[in-house]
This record gives sequence, C-alpha cells and structure tokens, in this order.
Amino acid sequence: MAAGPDRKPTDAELAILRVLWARGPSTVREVAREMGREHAYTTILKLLQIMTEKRLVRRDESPRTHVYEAAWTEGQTQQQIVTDLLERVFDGSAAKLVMQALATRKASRKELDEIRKLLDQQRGGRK
Amino acid sequence: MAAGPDRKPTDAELAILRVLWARGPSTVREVAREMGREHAYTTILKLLQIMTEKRLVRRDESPRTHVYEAAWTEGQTQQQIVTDLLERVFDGSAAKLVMQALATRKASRKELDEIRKLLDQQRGGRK
DNA sequence: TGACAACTACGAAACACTTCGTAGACAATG
DNA sequence: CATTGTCTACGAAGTGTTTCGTAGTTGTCA
Repeated sequence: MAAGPDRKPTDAELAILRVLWARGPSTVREVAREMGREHAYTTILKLLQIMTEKRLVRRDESPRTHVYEAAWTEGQTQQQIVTDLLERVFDGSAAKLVMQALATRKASRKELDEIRKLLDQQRGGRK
Repeated sequence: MAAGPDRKPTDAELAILRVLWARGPSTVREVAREMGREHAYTTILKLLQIMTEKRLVRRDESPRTHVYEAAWTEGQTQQQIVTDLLERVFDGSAAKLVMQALATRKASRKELDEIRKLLDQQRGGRK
C-alpha cells in the first residue's frame, strides 16, 4: 500500500501543484512562468525542493535542469484534503459538507445531474 | 453587512471553536477540560486571547473570569472554509467537491434524501 | 491577616511557512 | 578563453503558529 505524503500541502505548495497537474512534469522555470511574476525564481525553486523532501513531488535529477512532477494526482490530493476537512470541521459528516458546498456555489444543470447519478449509486448499495 | 473574521481559523483555533460551538459560551477552564489534558491551561488562554484579537471569538470581560463565545456560527465558518477550499483546490466547482465528499464517506439514507431534496430545489431555480 | 487557589497578561522559545539574495557550477557564445 | 546566462544549493530574514513558564492580581478561607 502506498504511504501518503509527509504533510498536507500548504497554500503556496498547492498553487504549485495546480500548475504541475495542469502542465504535467515541468521545470522550475516553466512553473515560475505559469505563475506570473509574483514570485522570484528562487522562491519557486526553494518550494519545490521542500516539496521534494515532503514527498509532495518527485524530481527527475537530470544533470543540468531538474524536472518536477506531482507525486499524487489531483484527485488523490483532493481526497486527502476532504478527508482531513471532514474530520476537523464537519464532524465526519459528508452530508454536511455536501450541503455547504451546494449552498455556496450553484452547480450547473449538468453537474447536478452527475451528482444525482452518484447519489443513486450510493442509494443502491444501501437498503 | 457584517465583515468577516480577520483570518481563517488555524487548526488549533478550529479545535477550540468546536468546543465553543458544542458548549456555547465557556470559560478557559471549561474549554481546557473539554479538550483533555493535551494542552496546558495557559496555551488555551493564549489562543483565546489571540482569537479575540482576530475577532474569531468575543469575550465577556467579567471582572474575574472571562467568558468566550464563538463570533461566528459553525455554519458561517464552514461556509468560509468551503468557499476558500473551492477556490484553492476545486477550481471553483462545487460539483467536484461534492463528488469527492460523497466518494470519501458514505452518507446515511436519511442524509442522501436531504441532499436529494436540496438538489431538487436547485434544479427548480434552474431551467 | 496570611496562605492558597484561580485567574489574566506577558514574554519567549520552538517550529513552520514564505520569501529572496548570494554563491558556485556549468554550458554556450563571441 | 573570458563573459554571460542558467541552473541548483544554501542560508537567513520576516512572519505566523503553537506552546508554556512566570509574574502579578484578586478572591477565599482558616
């Protein structure tokens, strides 16, 4: 079984992960460019180094330019975050979280149908 | 319109808020007792003082023993956290968050029905 | 009143997070 | 070959979080 990351990602780390998920394996420069000019190059580099230690990303140590890749998929990370959030904020009740989410942002018709379908599946498994 | 809290609560702050939501207005001692013996009395006190500055709690400064009260309801706080989470992790898509939540923990039959009802309401407002 | 108990305030330490400058290695270019 | 550019590594500062000891105040009670 695969062990999880050492810690959950911080806000700055999450911003970087979003770039890696969108772009796939990337160099520091590519990530930096994607994130605009709000951060110095070395800031991104340092964060990626720390994220490597935390096992949030893997890096291909090519001789000159390293290539970084998210160690966990976006879905896995969302899962970890939701699991943590359920415990810390929603008493472990997925229903409460779902209802807050739906109350916060309206979903599109198509999304609502998707959710409904998922609901039906769960209902099926439950008498 | 009421302004939000200065920052979103940290993990330790959230643990305290959970006690305040469950117990209602409480003294430091009551909160400390509720949280077991994992924290020194003064740790809780200090956190509550900081939370007062951040406007996460209000305190009744009775002459001898202060009484603290959550400044925001559990629902309001959950709302703030979910809003933040949607932006940071789910591309603003409530549907993605909902589906991760449902995939994480099975909800009870009754909860599923509640969710379904909410879904119907949203569908009503959306042709 | 003197000792004790309970309370707040404060300061400081330990740690995590975020930022970026500087240094050193190395390749490319004129 | 010297200069310039790009890369990694490292250190350190500034801020926020979490922890708790110590000091000082006040109320209680024998």
